Amino acid sequence: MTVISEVGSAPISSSASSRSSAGDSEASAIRQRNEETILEAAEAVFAQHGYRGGSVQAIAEAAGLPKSNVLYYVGSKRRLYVALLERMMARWNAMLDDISVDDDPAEVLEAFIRSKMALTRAHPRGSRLFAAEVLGGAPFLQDYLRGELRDWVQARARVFDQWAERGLMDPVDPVWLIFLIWSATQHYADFEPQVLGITGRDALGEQDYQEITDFLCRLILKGCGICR
Amino acid sequence: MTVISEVGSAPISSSASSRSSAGDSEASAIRQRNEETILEAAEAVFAQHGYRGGSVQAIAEAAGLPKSNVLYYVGSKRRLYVALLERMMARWNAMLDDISVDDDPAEVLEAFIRSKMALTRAHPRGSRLFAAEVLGGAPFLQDYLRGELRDWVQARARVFDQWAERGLMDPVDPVWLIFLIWSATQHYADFEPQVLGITGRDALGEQDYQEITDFLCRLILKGCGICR
DNA sequence: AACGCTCTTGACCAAATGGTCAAGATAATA
DNA sequence: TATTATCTTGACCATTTGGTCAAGAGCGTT
Repeated sequence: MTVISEVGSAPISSSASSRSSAGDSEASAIRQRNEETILEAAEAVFAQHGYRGGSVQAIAEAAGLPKSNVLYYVGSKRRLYVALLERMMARWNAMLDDISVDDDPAEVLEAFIRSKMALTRAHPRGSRLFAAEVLGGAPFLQDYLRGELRDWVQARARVFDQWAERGLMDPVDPVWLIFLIWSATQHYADFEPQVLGITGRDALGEQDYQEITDFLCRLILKGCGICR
Repeated sequence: MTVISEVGSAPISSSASSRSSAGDSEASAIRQRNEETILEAAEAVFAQHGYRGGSVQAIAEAAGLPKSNVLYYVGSKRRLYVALLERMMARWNAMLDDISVDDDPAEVLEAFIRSKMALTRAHPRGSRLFAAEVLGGAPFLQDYLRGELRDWVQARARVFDQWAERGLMDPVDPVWLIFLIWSATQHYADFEPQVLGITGRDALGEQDYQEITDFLCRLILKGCGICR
């Protein structure tokens, strides 16, 4: 199940490396610890500067390790980046549960908004990494977007359409609705400096996220004619 | 009216350069032409790779000029980047017209959504440039976000609140509402690869944007209890 | 034609880039 | 304790980075 591939190049398998483990369940404790540190540091750097703009040196410094040591563990900058994308897409996939026509639209949509918001909140740097990747033309995520994710959206869209037919919600285009939810939630990670600058705060707290999530649920459900 | 400044560094004035003109109305025709070419090329490159990730060499190639020639015109990578941000913020500011409590909420909000969408559509690379800048921590736009833009939002927020008091709309937090509109529209530039991948198209056309804009207007107005 | 200005561009620079390698340190196993 | 596998790291490499410079080409004015 390799999620990531690249446009003009062969796919990169997450296993089967000469030295790297990258997912192997059995790895020395020290390797596990260092890989974890490196992944966290790299996520921060790539999220801020993108793939091209992020340097191995910067990652190494953030991780508190010599550059050679970082490369010893991850093999290459590219592989590190891909591993991060895989990790983020795994989190994303873990959030996407199935729905059926017989489910309650209000419940489903609200759960959808809340879980997407929770994901954004739990992994803001991962969200930004994803944003940077897509912003740069999604060179590594093309196949995922056009395949797995597309199928997921279309399955969801069919259910929404059926709900509309049954008069359970307004006949809105489900795809635009899904994009609306994605963008509105994603915003609080990707545009955090803007949000903080305008609200004058230096961080958003638990109650802010509660308030925002409630606001989004209320407005969107009402906006597409779903009463709860 | 210098919009741009940088966190740990002195502000960069857009005028008063040794050779660059950057806004001077009188500039040789050839200079004007080349600067235009360079700006367009640079916008594409920076939008895709961010400030750090975008190289002068790549910009030069995109512009079809030798690197030295690019630097002759723009002085430095940093100055080029700042000029692009200034240009985009000028476009943004040109869109932000004033509103009053006596205006019609439906009209104002719909015009707001439509003009923001039009801006995104007219300048997708500029939108992406802005997104990349904010994603990277907004090092050059901090002051703008915390100053001018914050004031603009808060002025708008007061009017929204008054509308709510008069029962013209639901009592929603105006700031979250504004963020919702910004994010939902911005999405179609910043996440274009995702949008195209999922819809299976290779470009969005006039009617797509019409449809999306109508959808957003309908849902958001209804969602915050504004009837038209 | 001669002057001065703008423009063009290859050569060049120090610094940073991603990545390799070998030699030594440490840990795990016998 | 001896041996093997993992880990650590500075030295090093070719390439790319942003930027300078000087020498010349083009061009408008007198």
